[in-house]
Amino acid sequence: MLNYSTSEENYIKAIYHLQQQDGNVTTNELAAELKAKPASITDMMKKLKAKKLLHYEPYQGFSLSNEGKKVALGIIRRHRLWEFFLAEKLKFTWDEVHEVAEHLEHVSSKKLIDKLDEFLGFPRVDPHGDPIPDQDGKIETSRQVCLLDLPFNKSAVVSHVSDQSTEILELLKHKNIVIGTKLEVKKKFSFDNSMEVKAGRQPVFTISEQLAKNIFVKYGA
Amino acid sequence: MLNYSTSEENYIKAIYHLQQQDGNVTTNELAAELKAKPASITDMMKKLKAKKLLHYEPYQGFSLSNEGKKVALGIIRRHRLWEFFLAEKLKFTWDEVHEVAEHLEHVSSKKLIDKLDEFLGFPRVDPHGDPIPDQDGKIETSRQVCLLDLPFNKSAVVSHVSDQSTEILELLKHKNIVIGTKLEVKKKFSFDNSMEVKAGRQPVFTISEQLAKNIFVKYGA
DNA sequence: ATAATAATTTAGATTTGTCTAAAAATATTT
DNA sequence: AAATATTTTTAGACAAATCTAAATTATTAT
Ligand SMILES: [Mn+2]
Ligand SMILES: [Mn+2]
Ligand SMILES: [Mn+2]
Ligand SMILES: [Mn+2]
Repeated sequence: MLNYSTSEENYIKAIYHLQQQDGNVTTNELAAELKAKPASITDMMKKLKAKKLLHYEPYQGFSLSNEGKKVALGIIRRHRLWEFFLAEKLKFTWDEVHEVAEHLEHVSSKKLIDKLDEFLGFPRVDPHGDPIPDQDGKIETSRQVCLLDLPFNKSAVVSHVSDQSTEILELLKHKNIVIGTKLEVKKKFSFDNSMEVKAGRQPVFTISEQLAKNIFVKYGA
Repeated sequence: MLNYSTSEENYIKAIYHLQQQDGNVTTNELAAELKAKPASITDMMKKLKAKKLLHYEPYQGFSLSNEGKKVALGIIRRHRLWEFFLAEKLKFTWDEVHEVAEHLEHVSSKKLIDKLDEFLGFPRVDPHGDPIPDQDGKIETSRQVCLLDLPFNKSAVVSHVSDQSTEILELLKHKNIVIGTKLEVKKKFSFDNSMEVKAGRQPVFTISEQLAKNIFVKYGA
């Protein structure tokens, strides 16, 4: 596996995430994601196409090739392992890990990452509940569902939070919700889509639509 | 404290190390150290001078300003803490740590490094016995002496090895010498400057001039 | 089917970091 | 003190990554 520049890696990773939704990614989408100008995106797409990391025809959008996906999963592996390290070992809070991991992910020594993985005890998910790819780039596609869609009285475990801001962390902390918290939906109100939720033996409490939208859960655990 | 590019940091660190010997550093010296062409050095010296990180007059060589030294010590702190982490926590061997630390040192989050320091238990020296600067850039200037100059029957502790190659590590491993090993010089031979040394309760063994040149020791411990 | 609008690409410029080759300054040798 | 050799700097080029402004292509609305 060749080595890619920090810039190339950031582009590849961003495309990977965007194409999880739509399949095909557009110039403007990627420009927005990377806070770059569309012209810069086109330039880089030509380079990545030449390196066979993606499929791209002018005006047609683009998507990663198999090789490109493999590269992306390598970067994501490094990113999430470092996030886990920062949270678990260095006691970073949840909202602090991402920015630092954004830099650490580009140190691409395979030995470093595999030994780090071992040192951490081969964690399966990062502090946001996102699965960590293994050495071969295999990644758990966990069957998770948005809290908004969880049926009443079905016990489920918080597995992922989409938003990674300090603000959502503050709110989740206040409500005692972390990755792994067991929840049941007790009531939903169609007026504002708010819901009442029970977690462990805490008294029932209310969650707004905006918050529920960002919480994902897994059944049975 | 501003942020500097990876390139700038590598230059600053190299100057710091070179000026430990001579005080003043020349263009060719630095070019050799960094495996770059002299013209590239001159270019960068102009930039670093403009940023007030060094004293430089054309044809006169250069040396770090106080600000430059502070920056250098920050880089060295990061480098050596990562080396310690790699050796201690990830079980890297001695000769493997340097290359990876060469990249990790450029991730310059103060919080990351201070928390790493704490996590590691505030180590004082890296795996090569080099002192690790503290948060304020304070660094232990250990009174160490080359094994070549250690008087007979004076007990001393190995505190530093200059060479960091796999080859010297192999030899030191064979002779059971690590940082912290207690030694006494028993005999020296002027023919080849080899010496006989006693370490702990091992039988006396021989060390070549080339090896002794790279071993530094501290008295009394 | 045009016309207007939006998205994308191209052309050309800029910054950073590097290089080669030539010129200039300094140091060494005769 | 000249001549020679070495060191250092300058001039000009190049690749990577970005940008702005203009041109082109595609989409949407009339
Ligand atoms: Mn990144
Ligand atoms: Mn994450
Ligand atoms: Mn480095
Ligand atoms: Mn070291």
